Amino acid sequence: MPAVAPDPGDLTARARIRDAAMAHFGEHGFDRATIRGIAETAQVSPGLVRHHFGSKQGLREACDAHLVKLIRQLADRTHDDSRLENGNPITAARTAVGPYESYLARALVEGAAAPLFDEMVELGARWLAEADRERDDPPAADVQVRAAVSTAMALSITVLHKHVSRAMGTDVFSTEGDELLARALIDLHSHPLLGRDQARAALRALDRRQNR
Amino acid sequence: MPAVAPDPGDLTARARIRDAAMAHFGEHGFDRATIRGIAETAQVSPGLVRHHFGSKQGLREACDAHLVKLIRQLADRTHDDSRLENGNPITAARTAVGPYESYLARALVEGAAAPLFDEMVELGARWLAEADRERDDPPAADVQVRAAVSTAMALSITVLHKHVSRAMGTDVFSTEGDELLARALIDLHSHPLLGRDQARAALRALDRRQNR
DNA sequence: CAGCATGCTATACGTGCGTATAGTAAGCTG
DNA sequence: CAGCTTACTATACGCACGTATAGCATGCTG
Repeated sequence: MPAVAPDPGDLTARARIRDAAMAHFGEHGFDRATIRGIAETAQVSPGLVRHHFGSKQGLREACDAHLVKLIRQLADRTHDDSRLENGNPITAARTAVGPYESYLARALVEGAAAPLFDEMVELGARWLAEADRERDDPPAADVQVRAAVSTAMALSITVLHKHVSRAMGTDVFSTEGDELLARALIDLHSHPLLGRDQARAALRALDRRQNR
Repeated sequence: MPAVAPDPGDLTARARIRDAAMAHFGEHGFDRATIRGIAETAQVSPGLVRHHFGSKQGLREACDAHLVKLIRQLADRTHDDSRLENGNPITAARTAVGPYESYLARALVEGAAAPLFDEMVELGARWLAEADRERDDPPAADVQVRAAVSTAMALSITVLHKHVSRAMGTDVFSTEGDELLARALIDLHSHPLLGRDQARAALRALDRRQNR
């Protein structure tokens, strides 16, 4: 069962090509992926790819657009769904992107998929703004900045999943790996690397550096 | 002044080619970068590149090896240097990799540079193990796993710097951006997203899911 | 039925790029 | 000086791939 219900008529050759492209781009990167290879996976002729998408670049843009659509749907759904036990909307998104994870990682790294990242930052900012209302001290940085940073950090597991898996000894995308990852994240997120006093000291050090 | 003193004879054509390659690979990625372009930047003939490095792949490996050497030097230095005010060895490494940052990002994402990542994880693991001795509760995950995850998270800023910069509104690699980033990191690292009780609840939820 | 758009294939073109080869000049060793 | 290695260039080969074109069914519309 796909993570998101396919559009009506989404089993057309056009859709097959798009899906094959997302798999190939994700696995090999945009440059190494070939139209011929994509066409073969989609079981169509290479010419048809061009017929539908105009060019390789056009194909990539269609993939991006499709992923953005998915993320939007996901965001809306998660927003309504207030009983998220994951606590964190970003990890929720991570798990839900599912089969397109490798494409997402590639797209982000290759500089494309900017609207997608921005969308996620926006989501994170709203969430942080809510959390800020519970705080007793003023945040040391703008919500937008903190959202950007933590979005990147959240995506890092996906983007570097290959390395993380190797270092962990388990594939992060397997159920077992997910388990380990969840525990590690909970631990890291509940044990600040910096104590309040250390943080204050660090901020003072920054101020000194700035006024110099 | 370079971040690390160049080896004697590091101004040879061979070294120039390597540096040019790191710049090109970093900027365009391995596939888009061309031997001809690299040779032009290094002001040598394309043939010389092959003469020295055998193949494009060999050139990449030489770049990786060079970066690993840099990181090792850096790690040793930081280890001796106990008066690190950054508090965190990873952020220290990040700033010090300096001009090779974009190459590092590309290499990691393209799946190469595995020993490099592992090296950083090892570094982080040692650091975390020290920090663990100060803790009163048992960590929820193995040191290795937590090290892998936090290394990835630390690298995410570098890897996704383009997106982070755009979302922040300032180039992360500029002095101003670095300032903002530092504040955001201090804030995020000193304010756990999860409280102790929330963390315990989340762990219990995980246990339940596992025993099902 | 004519006309035409749509979905699709087969084939061919052009080219940018990695690689291979041959050759030159300079320095070192006996 | 002969012989060899090292550093380097110029030129050419071959191929993989994006792109372009032409052609063929199918099905809709007037």
